[in-house]
Amino acid sequence: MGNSRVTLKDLAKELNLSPSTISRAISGHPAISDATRKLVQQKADELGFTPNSIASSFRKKKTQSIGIIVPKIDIHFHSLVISGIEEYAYSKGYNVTIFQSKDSFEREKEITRILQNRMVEGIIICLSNETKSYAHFKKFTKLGVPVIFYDRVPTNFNANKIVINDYESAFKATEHLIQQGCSRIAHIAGNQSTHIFKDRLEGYKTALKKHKLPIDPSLILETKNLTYEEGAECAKKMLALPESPDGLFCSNDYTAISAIQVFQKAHIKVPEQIAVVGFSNYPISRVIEPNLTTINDRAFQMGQAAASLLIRQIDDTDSFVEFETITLKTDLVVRASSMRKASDTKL
Amino acid sequence: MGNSRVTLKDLAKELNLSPSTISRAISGHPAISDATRKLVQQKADELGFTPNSIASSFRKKKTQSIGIIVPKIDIHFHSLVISGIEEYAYSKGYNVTIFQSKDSFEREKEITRILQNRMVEGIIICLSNETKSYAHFKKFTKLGVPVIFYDRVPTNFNANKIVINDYESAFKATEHLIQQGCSRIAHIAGNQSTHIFKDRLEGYKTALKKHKLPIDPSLILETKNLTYEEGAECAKKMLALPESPDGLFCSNDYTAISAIQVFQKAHIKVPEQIAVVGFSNYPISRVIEPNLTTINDRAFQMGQAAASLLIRQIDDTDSFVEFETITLKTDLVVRASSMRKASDTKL
DNA sequence: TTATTTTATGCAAACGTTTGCATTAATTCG
DNA sequence: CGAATTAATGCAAACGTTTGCATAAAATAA
Repeated sequence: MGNSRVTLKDLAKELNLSPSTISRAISGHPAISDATRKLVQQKADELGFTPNSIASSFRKKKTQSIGIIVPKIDIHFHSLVISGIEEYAYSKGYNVTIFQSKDSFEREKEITRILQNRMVEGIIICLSNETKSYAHFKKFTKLGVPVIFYDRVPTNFNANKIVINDYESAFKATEHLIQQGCSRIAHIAGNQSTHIFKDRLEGYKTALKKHKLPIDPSLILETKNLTYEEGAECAKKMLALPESPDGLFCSNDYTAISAIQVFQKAHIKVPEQIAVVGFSNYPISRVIEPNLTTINDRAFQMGQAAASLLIRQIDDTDSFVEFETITLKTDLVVRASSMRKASDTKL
Repeated sequence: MGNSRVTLKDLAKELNLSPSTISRAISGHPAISDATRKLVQQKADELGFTPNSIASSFRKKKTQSIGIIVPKIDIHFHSLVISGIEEYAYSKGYNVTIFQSKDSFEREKEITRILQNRMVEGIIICLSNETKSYAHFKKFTKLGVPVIFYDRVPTNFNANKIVINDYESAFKATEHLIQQGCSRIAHIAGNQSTHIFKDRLEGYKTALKKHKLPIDPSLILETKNLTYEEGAECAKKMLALPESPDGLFCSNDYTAISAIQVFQKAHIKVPEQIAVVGFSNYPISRVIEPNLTTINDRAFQMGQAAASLLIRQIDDTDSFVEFETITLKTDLVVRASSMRKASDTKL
């Protein structure tokens, strides 16, 4: 039955060689002759030898594994990021261990303890929305284990970060609406205690200012979690205003879509009477009718960038760079939901 | 700067105790007096000792980690399953390492090699769609490492499997359409080389037979990948038939939704002129108008079930059970896209 | 008080690799 | 041909825990 695995020593005994020679032969050390290398390789295949990475990790103090902490895996944005991380990490020989903080600060702390014990060589994390203190990451800095934050990143705390320019993206989205002829533009905002949503609101305001449009507080609706349901509520509130908006920029696609549906049920035409732009470019934005104009936030690339930066930092042990922040380009993907003029390109 | 971590030995020296005592104190061995236990605990906190899991894994030959292989992480179904796995595994003290096969057989094989080297204690996998041979899993059986297949599971190969009853679910969906008064029911089928889609087709046929409805081959449209685009094509083909169908059961939600949109553009009313049922209960099914009736395939629960079965098998080393197959219940979630009669419940 | 049991701790080996250094054999050079 | 160099392999220690067994000290029983 379940015989225990074949080890270097077994191979060594079998071939009358020392374990060191076997080790070197397997890992391609130059000092080993081609003859023995082949011999070892052959015997290894024959006996089904497979190197014990745990023993190797233990000895070398290199686990070749990185840890990821996300609030929830089944949020599409995060699954895309994870996918990007896995792809890049795999190509570099790193494994990826995943944890969900479920937006709990306590759990996030507990996970960092586990990751430290597991000796991951680096960490990529999107903070839980409860997290206000970052002390639980200090130990990694001390140990020389790089930590990369993405999306929800710490403020007032020096760290490696991968972000998009939320401000700029929101500005682009809002300006696009202005160029489409909208002059009363509303905004469905995310929780203002999260800086990314704050930035988006700022970008929206700046675009209005630049084009000399008034900033009307009644057109700015803050939500708690940008849910589909909250989107509908906000849309209804807008319709109840003395004067309805003719443009809407939403901080995510869910609220944008539910708003569109509310408008349509009220027989208000999108984009003719109100043009709508979302944020994130979720697959659903290509399904809703009219297709949703939105910001492509490049989640997959964000994952790749995070992994690439992380592994670079793992390898460059003695670089002078302490922290790095990478800002990714975003695109405005123009679709039917905002197309009031024929001039724009459709994607 | 980055001092190396504090070890058991360091603690031992500091307290003039032997490493074994420290080890036992930390792990709560009963033979250690409360006094020393407290002493050790205190010193451990003081020096910031944290146990080296790698060393422990190495010594105990227990890594407390399981491997997951999915075709692609960012497919919503898989991210839900992974979420379920992580949640359960975390509660039991297991870590989860993720790999994407990207539907490549070669990559899947390579990953199994890595997992063997990493000494994971169990594996949960959804097969790549290229996989026809299962020889690369035999080694795990030999080593006593349990493997659980879900969703796309091997045929003609004894193994642990978590599945839903595709046949039964399709039967339910089709019968529901019949009960709604449909008599010409079409089916958009998945790739018939995959058994789950074959089963769904069979369930559809059986429902028709049971209700003495003819099986019309022109109403059965096979697709390659059940994409949104293929769904639209199929819908157009249906409309081109001499007599249009009045019901449609699709093997996933994407094709169902794109079909609905094609119908609506052709001014055919859903559900009045054609009732539509999908499969999977993707979030989008609650967004499309009318909301889509669909099969809830319980992806999250599938992940939990897989993790639970896996860990049970890891713990029960000498059980008499060789393999287990768990079939999960599915629900028909009735929504507007199939409601021609008022009698049904709406969710 | 002595023998016996219980309680608490220590000893030392082991887990499978890796690696600096030493050694031997083979080759090249003067 | 002997000395110096190069090439190929071996020795042995180390990585940080865990654990069976031994031991010492304390508590109990006789």
